[in-house]
Amino acid sequence: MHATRQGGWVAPMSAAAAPRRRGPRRALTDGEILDAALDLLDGGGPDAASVRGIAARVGVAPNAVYTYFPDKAAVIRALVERLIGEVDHDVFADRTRPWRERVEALALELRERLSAHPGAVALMIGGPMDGPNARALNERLLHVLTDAGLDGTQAARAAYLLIVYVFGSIALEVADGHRAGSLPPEPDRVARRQAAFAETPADRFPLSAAAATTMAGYVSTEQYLWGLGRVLDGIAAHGETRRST
Amino acid sequence: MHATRQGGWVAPMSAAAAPRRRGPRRALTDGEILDAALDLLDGGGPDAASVRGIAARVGVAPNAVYTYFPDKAAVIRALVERLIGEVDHDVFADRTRPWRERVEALALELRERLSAHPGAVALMIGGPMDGPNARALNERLLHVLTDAGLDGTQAARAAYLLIVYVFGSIALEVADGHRAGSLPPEPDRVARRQAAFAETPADRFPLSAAAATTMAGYVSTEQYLWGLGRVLDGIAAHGETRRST
DNA sequence: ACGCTCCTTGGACGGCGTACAAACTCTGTA
DNA sequence: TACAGAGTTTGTACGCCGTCCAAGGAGCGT
Repeated sequence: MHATRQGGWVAPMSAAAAPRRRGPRRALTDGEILDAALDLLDGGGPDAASVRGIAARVGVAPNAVYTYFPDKAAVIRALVERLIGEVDHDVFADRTRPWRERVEALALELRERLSAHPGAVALMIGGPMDGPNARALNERLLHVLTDAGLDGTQAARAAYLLIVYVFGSIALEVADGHRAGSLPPEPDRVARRQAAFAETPADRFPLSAAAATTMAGYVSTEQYLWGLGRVLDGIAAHGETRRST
Repeated sequence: MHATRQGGWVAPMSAAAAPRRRGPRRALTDGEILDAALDLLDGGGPDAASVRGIAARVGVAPNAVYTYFPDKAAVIRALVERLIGEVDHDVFADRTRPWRERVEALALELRERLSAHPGAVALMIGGPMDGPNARALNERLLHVLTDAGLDGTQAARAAYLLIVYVFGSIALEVADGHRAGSLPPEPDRVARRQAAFAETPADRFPLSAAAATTMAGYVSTEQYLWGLGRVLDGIAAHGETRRST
């Protein structure tokens, strides 16, 4: 009697619109648990978001959590789902705007949402994102691309490419520590990165050294948009090619 | 007395070309520890690559590992470095071949190496890849791009974009379970994925449903090369644009 | 032959995810 | 109104994990 399945997606266990359950009143809600998990995630990185930590934060025995979610993985999935659900669809739903603007808006919105919770990025790429909100977002992206004139196959491929780019970018940023808060305190993290940049052996890796100083000067959003621009160029060019042949 | 640093990169602790140490002979080498770690990683996913597991596999007490590496993170870093070091540079070092072919060769080679050890992908994006081998690989990529006529700034940006694409693709493939062995046994993983595809609610997400069936039919290498092609198109087009203006 | 250095080990600490059984609280029914 | 049973919460426990400490043993330099 653990969790109901629908389409491969394992939902939390709260009876949907419960008519009133049998036993004693539940002390918590799924949302409160996710709130606690997110707080811990933001405060101390993925490792801090432990079942015991969550339980302690909401003032409950560790095992009580397992009444709300079948296991820790389900908590993580639900949390990821919630974060994806916070993406504002209105920004890129407007079909009168150029499709590139719409995709850029989507990419920026997604990045902004995820950047608020860097620890969550590791959780997202730790498993498939196949919850309802993730599906809805994918659907929106496909809509934009078909609006741009791509057929079903091309839209599918382009959507996957864009997803790879967006999540890959953010994941690498977090991994490289460009984005603060990706890991627990570790106060000298920035210093270590700068040292790594500075001490790149310029004699052995001259191009890397030059590139490092170049990249270090970028506002990372700038590089993000540049890469996105190239990806969109490639998608657009491919459409033109196919149309002209 | 733990580990020597050089340029932000924390190397293993074995004295480089030791003239013969004082105490008793070391029972192991760094390499043997990494071998064991890799075996466990391949066999049981990232969780199986534990310090205790490694120690048991090489027939030694868990603590003995800490004589070779300062902590588990260092073992992981060294392992990632080794895997990156296995990439064959000769394939794309040939300056007579077109630059697109060379980048494609690099991308395919890297993917092949990482696909042999799916569990390692999560480890790579879990921290910065700033070891010597990673730097050398980056240097090679920059060479190819400058050979293609890009200036330093553009080469740096394009290289970062390509790195994002390659690692993002592989990471998402592993996360989605398209690549077997990414996690422990979990025997019905493939079945779950197929179920997720099949049970995509076609009424609520029609485009996603169509895309899912489309993507499911792809050999993933095909999609990988398609996306890479678009990225390269975008990079090439950008160069043309700048050159013509 | 001795002393010192270094490796290795047993044991322990605190933390993790989670299974089990008991205590308790409430609802539906008799 | 009383009771049965469903459902929540908790204490306890198991087997993992990464890592520290103190003790023991092995080998080189003197």
